[in-house]
Amino acid sequence: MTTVVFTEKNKAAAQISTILSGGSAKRSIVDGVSVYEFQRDGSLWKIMGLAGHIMGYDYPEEFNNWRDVDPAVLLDTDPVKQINKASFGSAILKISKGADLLVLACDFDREGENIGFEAKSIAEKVCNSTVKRARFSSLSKSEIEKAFNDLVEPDENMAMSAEARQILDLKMGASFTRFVTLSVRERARTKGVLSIGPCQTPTCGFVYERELAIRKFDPRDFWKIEGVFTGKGADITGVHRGGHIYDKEKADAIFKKLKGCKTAVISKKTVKEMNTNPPFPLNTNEFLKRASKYLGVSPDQALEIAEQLYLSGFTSYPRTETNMYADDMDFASILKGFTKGDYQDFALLLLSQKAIVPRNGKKDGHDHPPIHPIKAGSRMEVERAVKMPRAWDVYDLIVRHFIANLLPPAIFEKTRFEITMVDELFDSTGSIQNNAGWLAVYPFEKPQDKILPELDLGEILDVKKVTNIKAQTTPPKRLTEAELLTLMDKHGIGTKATAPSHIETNKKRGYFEVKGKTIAILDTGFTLMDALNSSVSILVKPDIRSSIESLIQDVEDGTKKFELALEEGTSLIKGMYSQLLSNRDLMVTRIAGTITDEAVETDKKNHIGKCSECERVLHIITTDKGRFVGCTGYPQCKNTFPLPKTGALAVQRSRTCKKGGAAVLKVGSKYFWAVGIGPCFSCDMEKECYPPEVVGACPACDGQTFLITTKDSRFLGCTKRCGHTQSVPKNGRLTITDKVCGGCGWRWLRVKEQGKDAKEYCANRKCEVAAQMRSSYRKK
DNA sequence: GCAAGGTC
Repeated sequence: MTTVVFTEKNKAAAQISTILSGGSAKRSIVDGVSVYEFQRDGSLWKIMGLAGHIMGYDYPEEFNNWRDVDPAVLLDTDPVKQINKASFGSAILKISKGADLLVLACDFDREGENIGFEAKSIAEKVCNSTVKRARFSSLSKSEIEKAFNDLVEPDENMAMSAEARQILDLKMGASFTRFVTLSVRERARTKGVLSIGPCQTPTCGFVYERELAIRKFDPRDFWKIEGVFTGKGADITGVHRGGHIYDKEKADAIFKKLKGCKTAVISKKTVKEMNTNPPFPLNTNEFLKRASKYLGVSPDQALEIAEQLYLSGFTSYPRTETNMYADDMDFASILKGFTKGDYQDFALLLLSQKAIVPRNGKKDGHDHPPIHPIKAGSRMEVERAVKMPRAWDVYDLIVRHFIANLLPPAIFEKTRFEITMVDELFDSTGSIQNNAGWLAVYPFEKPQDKILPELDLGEILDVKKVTNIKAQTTPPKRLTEAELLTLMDKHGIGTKATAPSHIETNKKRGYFEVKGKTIAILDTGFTLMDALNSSVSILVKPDIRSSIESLIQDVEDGTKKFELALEEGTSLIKGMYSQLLSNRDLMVTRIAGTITDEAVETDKKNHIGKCSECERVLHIITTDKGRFVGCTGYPQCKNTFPLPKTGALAVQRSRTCKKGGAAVLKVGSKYFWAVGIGPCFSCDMEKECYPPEVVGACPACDGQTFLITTKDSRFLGCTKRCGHTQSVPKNGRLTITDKVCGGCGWRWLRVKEQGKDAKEYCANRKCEVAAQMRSSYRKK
């Protein structure tokens, strides 16, 4: 009798083999895939680990040419499932031949069930055996043995629900992406793909919604009354209990009443001890959020580093929903590794305790334990094993979080004074950390102590100052990556393993970018979301994911047939598609416009600036007949300006025309030209715009020395034309710096020749400092 | 060249 077992990954196969064989399993390689073999209960067992999905859906070959196939056709075409990891396919065939029992032992979730069925569908080509399912939530000995002693039936509904998701995701993604991309390409020159998907689009939608809120925000004035009081020689600031007062008259009335008042009294005093609990153990989502918030490491990068740390044996498996430890978790043996080095004080403290108790969360994904260190490593060891920037920081975060979770709460003493002035109340609060607890090992969250003076109830205070401050409400802030991950998690967008990839997709498509820790939407992303929002608003919201999710949940529950769910899902997508189709023109015009504008703006050589007649962009257009400045809004916008016929044009970014020209261009090396106005030398404001570049007082008269640039030379001359001249270096770019020479009071020159370091020295050749500097450069 | 989901 032969039993063949499939697990989701090699690690599980190895672990399960060890448990079921009592350590006697032998590993062999079949087509590059590890297989563990052993005898058990008089039967031969072969256990093979897959690599997640080994099959995937795609459209048949003849649908691959975007231009030949109407995207709508994809909605009526069924994609086909194919093996996309060939070595696994052939290995399954080899080991399954003649098997008497197949056991699917992938992760106990929807995708796991589906992955098991992928292996089953391949194996069944060469054997006709019973198929069973082993269900376990952890790789512990007791659970694995129990699962293999109580094999159950595979859950076809569960597997098929994942199947439905794959098909619907692909149908929607492929048809919408092709439709939008091809439509926009009719009007804008771009090679880029404008993708749409049930996870990536709502992810961008969150960023878009926040951007809308920021743009729509209308600031409101408010007034805030504050008092500064003195008691026992110390100052104490109180804020009027009215907080933000939006009514100016009301604020003025209170302020007027308090004016001239000399004393106030402490009318209430409370001192409370407050605990701040340590954080829950890290699941993937929480880990990614904290890596972004504390370290500024992107979720994508953080997951990759955690993966490498895991493969190097430093930390546990990084993809888990669970934020609570199992009862038999052995904290002590992990902590023993940390009794030397950076964390030794904390490790020793915990090991000296009778019991080590984590502060557990409530999420149990029945998958893997929370992310925690497996072995201790020094910075050098970690960096040698994981060659990625910030690897150590990520490891340090995981270790500190692990230890923090086991330490006692931080204790604060929070003091609150109520101060009464006439009959108006002010509040003042402060807190002092009495016991750092877990915060001692967790420098990422450092609460600030605010110490209040020791005052008693009934104490009379002198009023030092009362202010009525006008302020304005501030717009909402841009989302951080950590906040975006929270939103995605809350709305069920993506999974623990895929959330970072949806963020990456949006970055790659040029929909948004990350600036520091916050996410800024880009024009393409905003216009696309805006267009979708006004035609198929469900796409921009998390609803699209949840409506597909509820369909496939019904399949999993057995309340809806797979075929019916596909049909309903497809018609849902078709409905959205036709809405998109009916808004095509508007959508295309707007997106194509934005893409053109963006392309023009990044074409620095020809980009002039914003159009004065419309919302679009001016740029230099060169045709075989000549050149001129035109607008991207053409033909609706006919705003144009002439340009000189000859001479190389260079847009002067730092110069603006005082007469209101659209931009200033340098023509050849000869003269300047203001777009819309004409050559600067014919302008009556030329002297103001191009004042002489003075370097210092003329040594021969009371004039000033300035830089004179002609067609073929440059030198220093006098503003009073007294005849005094000096030479300047012939080669290189010359700038007059702000630096003033200590020797003669002239300005310093900066000379930068191509391929050489810039030199800086005093402009005055007769100055001693300059002579010294020049000779020192020569020596070099 | 399109999606999202596993894992390496």
